[in-house]
Amino acid sequence: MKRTHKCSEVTSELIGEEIYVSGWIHRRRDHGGVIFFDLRDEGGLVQVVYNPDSRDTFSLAESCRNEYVILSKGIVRERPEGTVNESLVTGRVEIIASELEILNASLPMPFQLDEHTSVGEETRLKYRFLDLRRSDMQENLRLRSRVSGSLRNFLNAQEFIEIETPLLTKATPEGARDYLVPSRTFPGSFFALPQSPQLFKQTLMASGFEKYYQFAKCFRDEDLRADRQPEFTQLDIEMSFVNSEEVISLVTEMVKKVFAETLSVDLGDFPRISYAEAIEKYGIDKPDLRNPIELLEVKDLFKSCDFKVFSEPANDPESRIAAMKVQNGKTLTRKQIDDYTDFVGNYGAKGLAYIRVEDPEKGREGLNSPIIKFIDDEILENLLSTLKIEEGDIVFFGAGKRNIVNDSLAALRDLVAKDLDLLTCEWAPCWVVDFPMFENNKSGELTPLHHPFTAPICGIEELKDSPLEALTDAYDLVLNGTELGGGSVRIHDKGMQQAVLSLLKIDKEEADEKFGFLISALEHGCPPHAGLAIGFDRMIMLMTGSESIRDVIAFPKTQTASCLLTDAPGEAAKDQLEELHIRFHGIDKEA
RNA sequence: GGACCGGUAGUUCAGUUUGGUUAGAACGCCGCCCUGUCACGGCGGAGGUCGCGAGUUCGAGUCUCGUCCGGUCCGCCA
Repeated sequence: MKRTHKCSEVTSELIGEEIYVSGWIHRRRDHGGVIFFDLRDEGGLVQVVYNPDSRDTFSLAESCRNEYVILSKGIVRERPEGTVNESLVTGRVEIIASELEILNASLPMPFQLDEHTSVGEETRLKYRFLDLRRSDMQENLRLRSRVSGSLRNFLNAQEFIEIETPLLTKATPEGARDYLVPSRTFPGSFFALPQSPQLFKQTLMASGFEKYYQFAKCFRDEDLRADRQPEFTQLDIEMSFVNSEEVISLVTEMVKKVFAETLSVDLGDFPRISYAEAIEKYGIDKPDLRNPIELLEVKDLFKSCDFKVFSEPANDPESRIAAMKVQNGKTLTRKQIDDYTDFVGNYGAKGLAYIRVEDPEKGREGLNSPIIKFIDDEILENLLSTLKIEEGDIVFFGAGKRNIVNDSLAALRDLVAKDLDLLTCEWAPCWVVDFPMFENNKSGELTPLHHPFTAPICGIEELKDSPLEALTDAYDLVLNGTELGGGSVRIHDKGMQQAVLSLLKIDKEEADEKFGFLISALEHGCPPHAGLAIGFDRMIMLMTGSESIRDVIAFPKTQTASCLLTDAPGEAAKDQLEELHIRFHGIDKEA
């Protein structure tokens, strides 16, 4: 091509030179006797000027429209006095065009590409190729690439090697629903797309690759959210002969370095907090530490209270009563508090008790609350001194089943901080550690909190005796209330692995069928190993300040997991289905 | 599986509460004018299956029911 310079390279050093530039007509300003184009390529904008002096070129310029792709020749010159545009890198110069070639015309845009117009999700996704021309999306995907490059550089420098693992693989008994791919050669059998490369990366440790990483595509057929797509990318890492400390310190260094390199952000220290402490103080295992609000357990104060809403949970071992003090919460209106009550209702809370502190000196008289009339003086006094209330505070209470109180107050904590603009800093990373090995699910069965290959801290006998007490060598990296990644020391001992599987009621036969290769690897000299996976899309969301994961993925799916650009998923041809031995039942499909 | 918000011109929205003449605005688009603009400006114009389908009514963008699409959340996501 004839292009000699990128638009952004056209600066004062080129004054007097004749150059070729190519790009899209970002905006045109036709003054009748003079025409300006803002010409855009991937680096930026430059102004090209068309005068009637060169007749043919000028009339061609008159016919151009926005988003035409052109090539123009011209001489760079300093802009006349008073016409400099300081907001452009190239704003001190302009190109006086002598030639113009239309490389490709364009239909009018279905929506405007400038940053001043908002566009609906449906239109953006249908014309994704145009949406991606917009500067926000350009910047997001460019940052994404810089970040993955920086991560690769870091890991390569530490002598990690990148290994790809299969996408056509086998369903495993883990959490999410699988995406299945029918096998042509084995009628009635299916591949599953991986939910993560977990089993493969452990197997690679048994193979003697001591430091592995991969940008791995993962697939989970579950309902979507603003931060969840059915296919997403993990930075998957695994190491042999390391303990959790070594993984944590390596990943801390890596994440700090990436933020410094790509955003010039110093993330500071990564404090550690135990799972138990996180739940107690924040109601959640991924607390946003930018938020100064904490929960306080006040269950013990209400054991002998007459107020049933509090006394019942106070005497139930599976319940908690948490107080959430919000300094200067007095600015919250009655309407907002009502909205908060509805809001916690989403999480199963039956109500939201509160106390507004008008004047702490006046005791009961200085409080405004629908509940204190049910609380006698002694308990109230204890409560107030425990909470260390001050004038203007508002205290919310959650009382009931532990999960409901935790879920609802954790969500309320975020919402209140947002409404009152309470966040104390821009970035707050932390490691959450000491996770329990198991929890009881709704049917009262043991399920792993992390996954069944996570090593417990205790021995086999202890684990069997009191599985719910057992802690693991697992760690989650949390940034601003988002779980960025998580990992653990893995079980490398066959006996322990069998003990865990038997507690999970997975018998030998099932284990062999589902992941016999991993068990076999453990039996053939598998080194101790540990690792972690980072949710790469979420990391980019945080780094770009995006509200939706769709804004950091080039071609994302809608909430119903369809693609508006390609119209996927689509129907399969009859002969394809026949080859795959698939027939439909119960849905109306033309065969 | 459930709750909520939205769907009106190419785009973003108003109009729906209280049914009533020809459904508006901005930007974009088209035409004309304009030699220093930079989200240029001026004048004029075109552009609508009010998501779709039933129903109520003399009459539906507006009310009712169903349905589809987009979004946020709960469940789900080890």
